Amino acid sequence: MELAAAKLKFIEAWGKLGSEWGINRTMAQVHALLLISPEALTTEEIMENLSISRGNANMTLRDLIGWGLIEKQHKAGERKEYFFADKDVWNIARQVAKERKKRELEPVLKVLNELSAVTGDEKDPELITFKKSVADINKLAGNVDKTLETMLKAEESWFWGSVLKVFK
Amino acid sequence: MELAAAKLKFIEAWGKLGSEWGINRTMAQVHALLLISPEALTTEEIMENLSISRGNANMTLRDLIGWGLIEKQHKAGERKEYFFADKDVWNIARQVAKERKKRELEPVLKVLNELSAVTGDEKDPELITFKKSVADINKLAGNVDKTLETMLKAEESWFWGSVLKVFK
DNA sequence: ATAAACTTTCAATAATTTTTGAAAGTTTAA
DNA sequence: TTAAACTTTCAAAAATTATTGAAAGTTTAT
Repeated sequence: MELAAAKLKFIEAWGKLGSEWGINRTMAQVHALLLISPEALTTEEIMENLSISRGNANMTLRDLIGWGLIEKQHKAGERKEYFFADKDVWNIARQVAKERKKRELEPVLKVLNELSAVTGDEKDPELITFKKSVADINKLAGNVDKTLETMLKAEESWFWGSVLKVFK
Repeated sequence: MELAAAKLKFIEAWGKLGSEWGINRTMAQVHALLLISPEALTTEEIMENLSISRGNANMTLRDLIGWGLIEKQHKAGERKEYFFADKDVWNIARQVAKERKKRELEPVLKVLNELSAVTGDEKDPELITFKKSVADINKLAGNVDKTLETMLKAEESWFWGSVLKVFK
């Protein structure tokens, strides 16, 4: 396969994966484009490459910066802003884990804790089932949270080394 | 907090979490409702409880069965079908991991492998960057895949026991 | 100060996803 | 059979989400 075709395929696959995981398809595609680009790109170049509008490009780039996945770069003597992606895949994974933990896992843990305090007739099967489900989910979410916490601090090789030992 | 209010809050939170992770909100809500219900429920009851239409309820229930998260139950001497959710949270996590691995991770791994075979001028920075990114993602995805594989086979306590040892 | 180069905003529009509900389909009992 | 009870389908409508593009805003050089 030729590079040009491979790039298109990669961008498409990354976009699809993103949309399946609740990430805007265009955002994932812009990220993909920057990931495989050796040089930082301008808004203009990104617009052309992906056939998207200026407004869309601008908002998407802003979001990606908010996720900590890309950065702006200024070139000496140039007015234009250039964008480039962190190419370290472990950093990317950590960054995504960190943001989703903060944006989604933590709010859910908060709600679950509130729900643990539900009151009522302790003999009511409805209440018993409810409390059991909430407690079980809470426990699982807590373990996920701790594991992510470890991952955030860890070096890639150490993390996978440790986790994959589970096979022995 | 009263049980009735807590239920609503739980259903809402579960629905929101689902939608953030690419799962239809209604589907997550139906799942939440069944999770906290000690008894199996009929389509009718689910429709009323969540104020959704018959068609929506039917499709959503079918999807949940497809995900292996709920099952039909037949009660002796009754025409109606009842639905109930597996209450074991570890089973739920495994089931979701299994389906998403199959539906999303595996297709991506397949594409990444195809993309590894890209050809071109080995001195071209574009090609070098592309190959590096694809290889790195491939490696990470492979590790995730192996870890999920282990999780699918594992007992909850053993799995978390092993993974959380990483802290010591 | 001016204007060119560039970035951001946001109301309108388009695309996508979800939901509805009535009609068609199926199963069971008599 | 027939009809009642129940389930499924799917085209149309509604709701949600993403995108456009032109106007407004900002920065820099002169």
